[in-house]
Amino acid sequence: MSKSTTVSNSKRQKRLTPEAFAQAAECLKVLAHPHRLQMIHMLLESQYAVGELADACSVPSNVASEHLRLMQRCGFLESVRESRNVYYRISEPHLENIMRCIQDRFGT
Amino acid sequence: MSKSTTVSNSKRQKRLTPEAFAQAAECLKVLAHPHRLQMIHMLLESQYAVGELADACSVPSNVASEHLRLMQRCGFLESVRESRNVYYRISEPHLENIMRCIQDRFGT
DNA sequence: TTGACATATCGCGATATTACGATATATTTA
DNA sequence: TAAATATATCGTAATATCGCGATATGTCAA
Repeated sequence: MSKSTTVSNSKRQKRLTPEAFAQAAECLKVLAHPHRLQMIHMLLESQYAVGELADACSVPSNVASEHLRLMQRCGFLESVRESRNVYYRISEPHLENIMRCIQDRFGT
Repeated sequence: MSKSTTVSNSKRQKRLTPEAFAQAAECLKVLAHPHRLQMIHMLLESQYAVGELADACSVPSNVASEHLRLMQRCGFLESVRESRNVYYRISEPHLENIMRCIQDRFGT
């Protein structure tokens, strides 16, 4: 029944070094912004262009672009240009789990 | 088989409002610090006094105290004084899940 | 090529965060 | 009471973050 070799890493106990805490803190700092959270939440459902994310968050497109660049630089997102638009999507699989935790705590 | 009324909230789909994103961002901001992460990680195993947490993180006790106060103010921790020492412990159950996500991503 | 549209980048001022030293408070012991 | 220990608080300076306006880049259509 228990196929130990196919059990995901999430089931195994993992140590956290001081460097790991520092890396985690960096990533959490990127996550810790209302509009960036909203963008990630949207992007977990589908890909979106900068303008669409900007409108959804009610911020100018240059501000949205800066948020997206930040999230791309830390490996959360990737982007593809399609004619005039640039579409962003999730590239860090763990974001789904973290967002689930956030929904459990703050969702209504 | 499926006892729908006993299924925990974590299984149900939850909406996130702009206010929820703002609250979540505030909490993540508190989480987004290497020493605070390490303290929470320790406190998920046992309670500790300020000095113990300070030593573990290699910071002076007043700095540790400030971190702990911040985490207490946002509801993550609670404290009890025991003679000279003040012991802190986790008061926000969701921290365990979030820390598990962090361990999955950054643990070795 | 020119203009319109979408996105990206830069500089800057405002605000927030952080760690530190000094000091204050609380508790126990001499 | 006085000293020692543990924790908390305050002011401050260094640094980081944030949103904005201006400008640049890239793409398409007239």
